[in-house]
Amino acid sequence: MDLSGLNPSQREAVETLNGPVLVLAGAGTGKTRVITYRMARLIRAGVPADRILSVTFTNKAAKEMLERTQGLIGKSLKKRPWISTFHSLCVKILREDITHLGYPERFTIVDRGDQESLARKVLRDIRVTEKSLRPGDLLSLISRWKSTGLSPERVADVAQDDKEFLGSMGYRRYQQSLKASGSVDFDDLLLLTEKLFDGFPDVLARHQERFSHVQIDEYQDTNGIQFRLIEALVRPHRNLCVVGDDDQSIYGWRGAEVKHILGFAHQFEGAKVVRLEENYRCTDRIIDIANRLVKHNRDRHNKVLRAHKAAKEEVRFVEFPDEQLEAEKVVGEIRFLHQKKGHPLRDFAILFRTNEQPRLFETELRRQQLPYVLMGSQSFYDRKEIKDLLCYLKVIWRLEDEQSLLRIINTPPRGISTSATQKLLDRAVRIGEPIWKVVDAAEAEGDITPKAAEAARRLHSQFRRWQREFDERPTQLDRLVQSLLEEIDYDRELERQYKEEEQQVARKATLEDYVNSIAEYIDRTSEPSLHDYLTTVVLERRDEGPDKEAMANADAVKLMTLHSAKGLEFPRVYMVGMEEGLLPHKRTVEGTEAEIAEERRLAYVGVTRAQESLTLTRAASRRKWGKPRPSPASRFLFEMRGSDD
DNA sequence: CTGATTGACGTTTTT
DNA sequence: CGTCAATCAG
Repeated sequence: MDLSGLNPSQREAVETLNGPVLVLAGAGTGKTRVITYRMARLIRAGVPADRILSVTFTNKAAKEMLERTQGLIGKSLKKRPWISTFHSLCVKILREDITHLGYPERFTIVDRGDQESLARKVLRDIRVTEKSLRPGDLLSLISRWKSTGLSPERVADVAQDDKEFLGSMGYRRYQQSLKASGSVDFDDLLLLTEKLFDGFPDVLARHQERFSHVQIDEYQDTNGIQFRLIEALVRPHRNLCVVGDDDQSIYGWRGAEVKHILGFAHQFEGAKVVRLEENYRCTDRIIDIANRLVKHNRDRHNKVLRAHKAAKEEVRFVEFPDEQLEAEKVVGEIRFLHQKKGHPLRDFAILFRTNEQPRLFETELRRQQLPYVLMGSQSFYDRKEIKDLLCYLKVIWRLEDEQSLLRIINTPPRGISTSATQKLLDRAVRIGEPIWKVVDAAEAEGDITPKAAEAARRLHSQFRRWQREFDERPTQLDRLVQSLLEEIDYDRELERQYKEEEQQVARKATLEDYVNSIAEYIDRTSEPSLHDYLTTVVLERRDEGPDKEAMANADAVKLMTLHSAKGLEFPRVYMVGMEEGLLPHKRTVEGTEAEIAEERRLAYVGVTRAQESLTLTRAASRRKWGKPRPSPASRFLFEMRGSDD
């Protein structure tokens, strides 16, 4: 195997195959290369591919890594290495044994939207007004507790203030209703896997045997549970290689703890530590300001990136009177560079802190007729018709999934009114049976009309038939969905809902795209199934609506948050909105030093995305709720520029 | 039961 | 300035 393309440090990381290894890899130092070469090396050394596990941060990264590794090996592999995110890995583990924990074999994963409405309902149930605790706050509390492994029962003792106390009651109720409906949220995937490992040693042993070598990318972003899961998995052999950069830890708010990467050598005694400090991505000017910026953080591994590329352009700091002009001029410059200087559009990225910022840029890009992709927005799966269809699929997967059933029980209208639905639901909850089972009794006791009862029974038998069909022909998912749509005559429903012809056409086109995306899913999946599909849709970054994936590969300006830019690189980067209150964000300015440090790392991540050209812009005044307000320059700008502070 | 209008209210990041 | 939920009129 040819390792001549690697520098000595990279080679050392690749060739230390056994025992714990910590690779401290700065931005742009080739850490993904190290992991892929390492996997190829392991396979060449005779380790069966399917005993290698590599954990990535996103599913997209996993996909890329698999392709690259296969490229290195040259020939196609009979067995594939396991490359996936923590969450997808846990789904696979749970799928085999979740029944041990009292969950149904056919569990469903709730997505963000479901989670929010559940949180809202929980708060209503325990009579907490949104003023004292917002649904979003409840969810982030729950997520934080779950990521430290705290169960609802123990949380009340730990609550530190009123909000947390209310939150602890909410948590208990939230968890009860999730479990009662046989659903798990993102954090449960990890939490339940840990429970499984703790409570069932034989299950753990099975998985320990399954993997002989484990690698983790973006190690700085692992949280407590993830750390414990991995620690348990590698306990017998300790063949663990983690790769990360403490300066790029930007998920502290989600429970990620830098201490795992800072303390790795301590946790895993005898660990080999390799530093990668040769940066091949950015010009020296860019590395300069990145180093200067991050020096302001304490509590970090001391590394200094060395650039290998001389700059042709200076880093630019530009100020505009307001955010409108910021968008106009940035887009104008991109258009100029593209049309007059021949820079392809795919070279450009506009990075920002919040999801509200891109709006103006989108308008401007459209006005100046430049193709663009807004990454990370999940608008495609948020469309009503797609959601409806997904709910059909979820009910087909598990007939008892009432949350999903409620959404579509009368869409299209089939004579089951909201009041009848309510009656059925009440009864079902009261006696603890699925809705389907209480229809006859409800009819007999006059709760619902015979017509509604008949409709419900008909729907039930339809669902049972669909379930059979989907179970029997998993490889024809797309065609089954297509015929499902025809059977329920969803087209007519669209015509009913939307009066304008234009709307109807657009919505129908969306559905068509959607069916096509299922076909694509089948093509790229070795063992397609309804369950696998549903988890994929929920877990994968869904920015790749069918049209978007094409756009992303095509020539288009990319717009994304700093968070979603992690791990990517672009020749020409614009970091916009470099203002106090935006970056660092207002909420952290009022917070602790540690939170500011995380914002600084976020800025660092942004800066180090740029390969050739970096432009940092800010608006002197920014509109907030209609009124313009002065917006002071971000402190990070001074830190980057100032020779010393 | 649908559709339109009003009014309160809000600021982060995502697997 | 937008969004979204609650409210009201048809």
